[in-house]
Amino acid sequence: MQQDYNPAEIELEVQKLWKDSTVFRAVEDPSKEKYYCLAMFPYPSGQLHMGHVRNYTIGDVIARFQRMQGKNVLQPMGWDAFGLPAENAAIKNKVPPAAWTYDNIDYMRDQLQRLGFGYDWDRELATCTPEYYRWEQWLFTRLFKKGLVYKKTAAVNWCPVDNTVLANEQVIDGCCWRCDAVVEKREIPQWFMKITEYAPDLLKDLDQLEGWPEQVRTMQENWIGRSEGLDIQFDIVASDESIGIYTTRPDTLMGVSYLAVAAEHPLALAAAENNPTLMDFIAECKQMETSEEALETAEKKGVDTGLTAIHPVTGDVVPVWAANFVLMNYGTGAVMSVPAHDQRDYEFAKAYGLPIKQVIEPAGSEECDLGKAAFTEKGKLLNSGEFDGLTSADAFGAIADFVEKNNKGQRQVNYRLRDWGVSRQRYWGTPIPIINCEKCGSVAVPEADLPVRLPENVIVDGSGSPIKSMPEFYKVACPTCGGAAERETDTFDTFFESSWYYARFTCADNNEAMLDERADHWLPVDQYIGGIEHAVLHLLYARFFHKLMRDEGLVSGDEPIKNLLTQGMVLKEGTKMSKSKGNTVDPKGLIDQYGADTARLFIMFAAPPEQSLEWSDKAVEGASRFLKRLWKAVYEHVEAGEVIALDKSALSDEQQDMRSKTQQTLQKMGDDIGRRHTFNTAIAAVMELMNSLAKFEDDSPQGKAVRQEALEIAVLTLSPITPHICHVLWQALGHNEVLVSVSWPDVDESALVQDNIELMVQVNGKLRSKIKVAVDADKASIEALACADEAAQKFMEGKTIRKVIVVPGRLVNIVVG
RNA sequence: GCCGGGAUGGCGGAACUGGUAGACGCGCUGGAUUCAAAAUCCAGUUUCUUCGGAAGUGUCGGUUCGAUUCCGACUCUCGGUACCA
Repeated sequence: MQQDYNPAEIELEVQKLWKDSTVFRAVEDPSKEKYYCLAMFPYPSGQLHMGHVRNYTIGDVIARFQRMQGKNVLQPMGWDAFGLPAENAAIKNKVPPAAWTYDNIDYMRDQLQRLGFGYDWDRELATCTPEYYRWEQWLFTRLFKKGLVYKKTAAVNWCPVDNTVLANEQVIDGCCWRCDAVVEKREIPQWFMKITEYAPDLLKDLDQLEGWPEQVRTMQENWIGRSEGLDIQFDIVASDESIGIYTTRPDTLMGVSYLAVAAEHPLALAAAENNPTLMDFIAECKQMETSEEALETAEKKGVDTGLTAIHPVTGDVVPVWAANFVLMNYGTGAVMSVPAHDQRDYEFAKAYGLPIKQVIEPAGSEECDLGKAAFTEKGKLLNSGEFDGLTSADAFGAIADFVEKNNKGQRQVNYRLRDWGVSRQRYWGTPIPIINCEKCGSVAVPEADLPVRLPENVIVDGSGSPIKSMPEFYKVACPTCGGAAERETDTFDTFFESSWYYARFTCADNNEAMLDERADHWLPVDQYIGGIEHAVLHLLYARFFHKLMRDEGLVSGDEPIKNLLTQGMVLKEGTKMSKSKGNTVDPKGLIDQYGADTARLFIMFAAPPEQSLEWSDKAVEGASRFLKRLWKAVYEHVEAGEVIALDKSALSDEQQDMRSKTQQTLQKMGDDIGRRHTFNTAIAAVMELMNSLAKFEDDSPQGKAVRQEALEIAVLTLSPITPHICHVLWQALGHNEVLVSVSWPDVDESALVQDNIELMVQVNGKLRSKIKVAVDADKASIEALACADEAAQKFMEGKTIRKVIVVPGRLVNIVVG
């Protein structure tokens, strides 16, 4: 064994051994319990960042730990390779997105290998290859025929100067990020997936996801947003038209003082023809951003359309306003407004002098002052004619019955979730496999013609997608009538690719089918690890895709992911590491200087996985120092010569204590890594063990045997985290087999039993003393011992004992007064 | 705005089920070693203190024998908000 720890040398050697022996190749084996461990695949942006290092280290630790538990582990890796940054890089560097992406993948693959992650590289995939995306094109055409996809117009951000569609991210304060022109909303035809049809399923099956963090399930539940309410029709005065609205508060129906419609609502557009003020307002609304955040935080504005509507119950006439806070794409594009009982309506009514009519009064002692704010609680009805006196709950039914009987509306379950718009007007994505024919309409590309390949040798200059000006791409014959037709030139949202890659990893080499029987062997994913930022969108789309694939007979099972771990961000100086802030730390420098094991150890030690992690150069040195100490401890032990077998019956008290510490550590490591995923406390436990061992200066034959055991446990339990150094140390400790094939050791329970334990003694809840008692002492004797304790008695002088609380194994609290 | 998190020494964090607040690491202080330094090793390290103790987990209030942990109100901060991934 070498005297000094030389990470660069041993890590490359051990990595070569793993590669040559193909230990991480996953082969289906029905005789072993399977374990599918998946970390969210990266976007190949150029180089790994610390967030990746953290994500993939967590995954690798769990995978290696499960392997030691005897599981047949699948841990794959691939590339989420389509996306916007490739186009931006293409414009900047004049390199085609494909070339840029493949170069990045090559570089980043090397980085991952240098970190020693145990991936099955045979299953590697990149979503930008036709071998991958052809299958989502294929699935899309099946869903098209099933009626689960459809086309409708929807708004996009349009930069009138660059003549291009902008992502929300590229709109800064309502202006284009590159040319600063004011961005407009533009309505264009786009493809949608009917995710709302699966909303009840997506909601219900959240109950199955016991291995998911509660917060993620709650966020998804709120995002889906099931509500029960009433669809109601308001007829327009002097017209055949009517406005449909949806409300979850029918009890407030008598308090409606106006209706609000979206600026792009057909009735508003028609009314604007001879109303210049309304026309100006509609034009102004065109310059709003499309994001919900911008919409909700913008000042609420509106204009009277001049139209009026008839209240379906009272027959009263109410005005119709056009308002900037009503979304045309959401629901019916119209809402009823009850200023007395909705805060947003209240503020709008105050600003525009609209009436505020109270129809609900508090049923209890809640505060209600309509001079200050709306009363939004439920209560009792008033000013509501025949419904007066009903509770909000009873009024819901009564008013629903009334409206239904009079054919003015019906009960309705609604979801906040909207259908998924999958069209993108970008180049670097999966071509949507549809052909538009003047005669036949939208026609799916026949299966035999798939994949629709994306031309890769192109120039991207920021003036829109190059395939939109490539006749050789879009000019085709209609598959149905054979006439001249045009291919769809939009591409899929990149969430499309990431929604099913977890399944494709199980059979990435199948060129005949999207998935095969191996999908059912490996799925569901036993552990998925990724950033909390994906809590709703990516994870909801993946769940949706799984149900789509299930209903196509491609997978069985309702849910794709059994256990989810959401990791926090990596920060420096309290903020997210980013290029623009110039506070990034390149993993390359870290590995070159300290090695992969130190990088892995630091990042797992600095914080528990769910929390954000503060970067610290000094703490990295600390991690490196610990590994040097570990190396030295093994070196000195090995140099001290032969070790005899441990004889448990012949140990001194100190030797027993050391053994006890070793076994406690083993137990804690298994629990911390396997169940709690608190790798930071696991590492702290090994550090404690090593600190104890440093103080254990017993060179007798049995002392050396005890030390041998402690070092073996330290090396084995640390090996999922720092696998390279542990591999070498394990062999130095006299073992011939390779560490990756060694099982997790069993705890020797007999070493954990204690005769005496220490109890805290409190007086009135404050710690005053400690007593030693037998582990099986009864309550009465513990009470007596505590009350007789000298230090405790000082605080009891002149007072009477009111109560004594004994918490077994923990403390005694004497309450005096 | 809305939905979901977070806040504990000088710093990262620990305290798992309401029961010893500050494990482990970093930093700092003192010592050993060294011609000297680096590295390494040992000891100490929440604050205040009349050395008896007292205070202390973002703020204010509550429940309890006992609250970092449970409840209510708030402040700041982070993630998401449907075209960043």
